[in-house]
Amino acid sequence: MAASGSEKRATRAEETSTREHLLDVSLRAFAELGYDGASTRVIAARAGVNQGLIPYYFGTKENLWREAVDRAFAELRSELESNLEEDADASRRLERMIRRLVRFVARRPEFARLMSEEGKREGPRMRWIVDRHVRPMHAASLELLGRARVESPAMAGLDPAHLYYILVGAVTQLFHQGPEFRRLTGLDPSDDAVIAAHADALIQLFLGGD
Amino acid sequence: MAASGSEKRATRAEETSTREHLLDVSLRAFAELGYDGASTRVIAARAGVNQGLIPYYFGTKENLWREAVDRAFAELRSELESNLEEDADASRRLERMIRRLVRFVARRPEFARLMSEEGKREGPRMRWIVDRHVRPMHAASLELLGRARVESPAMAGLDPAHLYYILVGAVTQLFHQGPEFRRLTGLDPSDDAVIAAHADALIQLFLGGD
DNA sequence: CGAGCTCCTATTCGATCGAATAACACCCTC
DNA sequence: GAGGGTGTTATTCGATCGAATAGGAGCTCG
Repeated sequence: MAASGSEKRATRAEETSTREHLLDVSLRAFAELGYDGASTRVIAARAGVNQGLIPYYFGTKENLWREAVDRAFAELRSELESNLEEDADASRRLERMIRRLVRFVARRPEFARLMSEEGKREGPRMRWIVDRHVRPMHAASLELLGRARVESPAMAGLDPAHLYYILVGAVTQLFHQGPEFRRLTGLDPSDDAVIAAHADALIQLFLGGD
Repeated sequence: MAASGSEKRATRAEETSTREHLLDVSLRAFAELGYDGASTRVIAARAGVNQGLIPYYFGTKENLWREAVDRAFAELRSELESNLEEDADASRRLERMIRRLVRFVARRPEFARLMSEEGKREGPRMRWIVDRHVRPMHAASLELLGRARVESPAMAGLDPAHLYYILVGAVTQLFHQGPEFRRLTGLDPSDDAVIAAHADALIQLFLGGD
């Protein structure tokens, strides 16, 4: 691209590699624009690299998407797995998980956007992401929800399968719809006060005032 | 298109007009595939008409999108406005609204998909849809939520602004992610039993066991 | 019958898509 | 200092995009 050529990105290594940087930019682009809408040219331009580097590093756009999704789920898992301390009761663990989830989705709304982008239609990408990533997390969530449910009066008797979708939707909607929320309310969905208030509201609703 | 030419769509009128049929097909296509992903050729093919009819009837794809969205919101309003009977208390009105919302979203998941498609990114379509359609419904919802909140212990003290996004996400997520839900659970998101169970769970969670 | 509509089709345009290709700049090793 | 990799660029391909265009089919009304 014209005007460039000045600095050479310092030979190698250096901060994050071009490849990693492409994965980072790709996730946001796929989430914001959809799989088809995120052209390799736009991704390359946002990353400040040449479009030809995408076939070079990833072969196909499909492979780029898969690697970006793998990275995103790895980040989510590392965010949540510190919740595995079994010392506390299920309610406390669910409360901690909700707080972590809210913070994660607020920090990386592209994650929720990508999941909704792919989960809303049949197709090989939906099946891949569900079988590879969603199902294990779903199973773990059902187990936690099932145990927290018997402790909390607010959730007593509710089907964990429905509770799962209710909770995920309740946690993510505000941040998924960040631009809409900002225009509608004038508030900033990445503001710490908004994030904390949302987590507090969710915890009171799902776990009552205990 | 070859093979056709046999029946002529009975000159005029007849069932729904081509124009109305295009609006119907368009809403689903835009919701499922996104604005860019839903090409006018795909829309025309699904509607069984020639692609040239879209510029003919609507001028631009943008206009087609706007008319389809207007129609969708008109349908939602007509679904909900029979909830205006002021006789009952706010809790009962909220309960009825939740049931209607769940049924509507289950029947027309494309509505929730289109809203999330457009609400997740800045742009003229997001601003148009928020200013024209979302803001009035948001204001009415806040008013109802604010009044139901003082009657229900489950929602007491919760900020209506957060409650709104929590409720919308909790209502829509399962149906918005219909294909994912089906693959994950083996259940059918359009099954009446699933729909009723989801509404029951939401009402218990938001309105307690009263 | 024929002029003038409305509804619709076939074809075409420039732009943009993902991917393949050839060549180039720089590094490391011998 | 010659050779081979690796990271990168510019160019190109066929396909598909939204929209414009020209014209045809069938109706109505004179």
